[in-house]
Amino acid sequence: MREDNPNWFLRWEEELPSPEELIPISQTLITPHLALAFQIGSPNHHLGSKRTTAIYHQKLQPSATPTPTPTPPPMMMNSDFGGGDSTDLGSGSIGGEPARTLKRPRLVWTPQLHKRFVDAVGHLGIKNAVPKTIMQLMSVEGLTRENVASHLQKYRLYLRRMQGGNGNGISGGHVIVSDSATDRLFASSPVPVDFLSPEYLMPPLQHSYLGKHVITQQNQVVRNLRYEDSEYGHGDGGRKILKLFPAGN
DNA sequence: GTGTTAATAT
DNA sequence: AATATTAACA
Repeated sequence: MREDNPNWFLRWEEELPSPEELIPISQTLITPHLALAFQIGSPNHHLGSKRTTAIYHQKLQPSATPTPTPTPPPMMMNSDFGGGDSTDLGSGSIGGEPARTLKRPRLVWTPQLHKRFVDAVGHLGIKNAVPKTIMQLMSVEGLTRENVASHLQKYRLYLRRMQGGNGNGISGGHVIVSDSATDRLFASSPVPVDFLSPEYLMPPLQHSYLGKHVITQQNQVVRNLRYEDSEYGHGDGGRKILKLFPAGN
């Protein structure tokens, strides 16, 4: 969907926030160091007990699930999720003095932000979808490589959980019942096809574990660790499952 | 320095 | 529970 469209990044740009969307930061204007030097407390209070402050833009999040939303957001202008898509996380940089010393508040992965993430991943493909490049393509101010890496890690775990053993436990049915807020977040954006590749989802196991013995959590020795075709191996690429063969065999 | 994973911390 | 951070390794 992207290879043939040389203007994909134009559409990308269109997703950028309108000027009036780019705002509401409540952020410390001076670095902690400066604040200390001038004996200035928190801008809000000079109560140093807990950390007040530094709030990321935190808009109301429209529910991304079929769950009925009690308070439907009035603003929804395209087919995507309604509400705001700000690409500014509020870095706290004012007039060129970066707040790199400033500990950023923890990032909240809104469905919109996650969509950006997924889109970026989709555009980059498996090879290039690494934290740094993903972060760059997302072009979200204040987003760090660590933010992306952490999210990517969880996203991959989610995908693996989906492919293999049907994360839930309902082995009989093919119903993938993923719950938990995280799963719903991940489910809120379609997974780029590349990431469905068994090759990718599969841990390499290249550490010469293959064929050798390994100790399980129950301290049982197993060997001949290898992948096998799932009995459901079908046209979709033939899923593989990891099998452990007890040492006795 | 970068990426991945697992473990652990907040 | 969600995200960050760290350790170990490639």
